[in-house]
Amino acid sequence: MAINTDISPRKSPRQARSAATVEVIHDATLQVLVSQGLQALTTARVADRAGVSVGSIYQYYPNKQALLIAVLERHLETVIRAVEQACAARRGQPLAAMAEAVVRAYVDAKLHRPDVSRALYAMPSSAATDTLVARITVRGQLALCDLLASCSDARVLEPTLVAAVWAGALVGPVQMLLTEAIPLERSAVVREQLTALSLAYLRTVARPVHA
Amino acid sequence: MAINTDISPRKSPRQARSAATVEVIHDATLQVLVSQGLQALTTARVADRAGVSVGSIYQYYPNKQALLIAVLERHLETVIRAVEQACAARRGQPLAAMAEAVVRAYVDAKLHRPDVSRALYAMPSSAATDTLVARITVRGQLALCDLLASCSDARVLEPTLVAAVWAGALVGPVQMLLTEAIPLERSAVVREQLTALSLAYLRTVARPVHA
Amino acid sequence: MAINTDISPRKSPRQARSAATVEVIHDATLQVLVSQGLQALTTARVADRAGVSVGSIYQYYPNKQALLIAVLERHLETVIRAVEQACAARRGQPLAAMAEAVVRAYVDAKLHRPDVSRALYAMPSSAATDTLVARITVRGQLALCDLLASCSDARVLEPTLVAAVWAGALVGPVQMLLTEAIPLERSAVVREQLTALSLAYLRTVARPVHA
Amino acid sequence: MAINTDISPRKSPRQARSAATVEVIHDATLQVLVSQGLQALTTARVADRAGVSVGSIYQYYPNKQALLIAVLERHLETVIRAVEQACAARRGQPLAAMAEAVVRAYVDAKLHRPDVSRALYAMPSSAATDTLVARITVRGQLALCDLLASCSDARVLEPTLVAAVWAGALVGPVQMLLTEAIPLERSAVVREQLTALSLAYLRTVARPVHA
DNA sequence: CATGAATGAGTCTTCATTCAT
DNA sequence: GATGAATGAAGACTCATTCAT
Repeated sequence: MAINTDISPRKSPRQARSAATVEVIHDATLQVLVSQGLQALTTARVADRAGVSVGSIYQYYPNKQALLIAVLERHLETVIRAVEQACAARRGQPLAAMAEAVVRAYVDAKLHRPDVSRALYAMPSSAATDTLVARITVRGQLALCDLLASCSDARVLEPTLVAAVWAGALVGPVQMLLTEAIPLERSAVVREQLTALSLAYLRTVARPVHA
Repeated sequence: MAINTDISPRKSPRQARSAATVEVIHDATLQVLVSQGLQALTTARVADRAGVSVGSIYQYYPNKQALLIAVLERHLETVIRAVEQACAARRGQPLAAMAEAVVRAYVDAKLHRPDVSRALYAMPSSAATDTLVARITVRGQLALCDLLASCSDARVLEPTLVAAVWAGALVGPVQMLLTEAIPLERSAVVREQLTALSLAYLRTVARPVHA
Repeated sequence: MAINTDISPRKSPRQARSAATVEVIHDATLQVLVSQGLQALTTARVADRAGVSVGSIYQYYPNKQALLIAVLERHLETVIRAVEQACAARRGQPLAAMAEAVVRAYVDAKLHRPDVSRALYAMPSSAATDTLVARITVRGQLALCDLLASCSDARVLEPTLVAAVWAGALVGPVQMLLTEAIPLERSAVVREQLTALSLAYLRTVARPVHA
Repeated sequence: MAINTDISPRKSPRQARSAATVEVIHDATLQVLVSQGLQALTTARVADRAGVSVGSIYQYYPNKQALLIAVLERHLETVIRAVEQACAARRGQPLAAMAEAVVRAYVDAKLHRPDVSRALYAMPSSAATDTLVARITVRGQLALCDLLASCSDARVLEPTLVAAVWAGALVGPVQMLLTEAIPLERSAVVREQLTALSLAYLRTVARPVHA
């Protein structure tokens, strides 16, 4: 069996109508995913929810997988952007400010639409999703790494490794909030804990620098 | 078609032959999952790999989902047991010993068969998997919580919350190792980092106690 | 889009029931093709006519194309066998006997079930059909070539070429009978004409040999 | 859905622009057919190749089938015209001249664009194509029949039958050239063989007439 | 007239599950 | 208990055709 693994969008919308259709399909996909789960996510159901025909989906996405990827990508993109912006904003500042800003940016971005974040975690991994996630992960690690390197009051040894571990340490607890392993209402407290955890960790692996 | 949502094993193997067959099916499932991925995991393929007929699978599992769950459960069970044992072994000891032991137990258990751990992450979430994962997560948090409460040199405030955050902070980086977001060869270093991170965090959220 | 072009049969029937099913599917395919034409030949219709489920078709053929090919192949096989046998039977005989026998064998085989022959002509060519037809054509040409080489009363110069042209000269008129460009009732007369044509042609391209 | 079986062109192009568009569509159809095969022949692809929109195709053809038929018809028309002209040119001449001219006209016309001829053979038969082919076949047979009747040095008994068989005898070998069952480079030799075959056959079924 | 986005019926194909042998 | 042939519901995807712009 040969499966179409091409993921690139099939056409770029030229008419205004097209852009609207793409948007509508995208949203419908997310809605079905959130409200009915992955196994209920059929092209028919998406089309139905979007109020378009199945054919329209294939006008813009070469296959169902590509649609899924697009939705996942957009989500990850907003999250990573939030983190990147936070990093950019705190360059050259002390460790404490960095920890606080990064944690806030990441947690808030992930919890902004918890249902969506949760639904997307359910997406089964595949070559395509793995690639995408890998790309975003790298961006995150790079942003953190750069940030750490610019720190005003500490010098982090092995910034690449530390950035990766730090990133991982944020991901896990947020996942727990999303799965309600920790009640969502405790988000604020968890955020504080993560800030504390981040700062404690970073201080441990950094040498203080006196200006 | 009404979907069978029963998950409980259809029969407990009473005879040696039965037990062996269950085992064979279980292993075959894991092998197919690891070598060909989730979407190739069909009952026919499992039966084939196991050297039994499809019918035999249904002799022991009410449906495919139950088989999947069983495989996931066994994996999670070995991991949680390792953690629980580590916790039991360190009751009443100082924070540093606890951090080191828990990190070692968890990381080693997860990385013992990285291919298996990785493959199981790919399993799409569903009501059944969510329940299972939730159950294991609770056990993990309880174990950590109890452990912290028994600490000889520190008193952790809000042990439930801390246990949860701590657990999360371990999960994330290990996931990164499994997806090679951090190269697997760096496991040892990551383990050290996680020990450092754990200890730093716990010290931050604990009040020292002098015996 | 990647299309499955594997054509080899999916499984060899092991149980008696299987063999019967294969046969039933084969016949049904032919019936649908004959009675409703190529564009009505859907897997659903074949299964329906065969009295089995769609799934059963895929138990024995990897895809619809393979089924078509199998049907075509069996037909061509019976025709080519008839010709090969006629050739074998006339080895070493005079030109006239050869011409008569080959024409009779071919025409009779093709006209035995005119509806079937006609239906199969409608099959659109594809890589797979082309290969098949090429194989059969070669066998026909070889058989004729060998036959001519064994002739007792004449020596054919360029037997390969002559065999090919001769074969072609038989194919065309028979096709006309099948499409009713020549009324089917005139088969007998056409056969005589083809015998005359064959003999006249062969005599023209052969040098008489006196024993 | 009721299928539109109307085949007649939707409008006769009155303006130069229209005629040009029809032409462009016609050519594009042929090109797609030749280069990508029948199953790739979609209206979208034709429109794309033609540099027009799908809608434009429907401006000039009621449906896809009609387009196909038109293309086939034009091809067959050029072939039959060549044959008819050859026949007209040889009226009243001797058998040998007739055989030579007809063979030359037919073979050359068919082999003029072998890729096109080949591609059109792949077209699956349907009521519409059958009718078309039948009409052309009749014209061919009539032309040959008339030709034979005018022969100066022989009287063909049963000219209708003979014309049909003769026509068929030419069709087959040319098909073999097109499918490469006989290498295309051998066209010239095959043409000679066909001339010989034709003459031999016609002499066999004719009575000599002395002027 | 031209465009091309939208349509949706129609196809193939898969695969969990059953049950006669 | 074991087998594996049979089932058929379900889903992805195509593409001729229409029609609003």
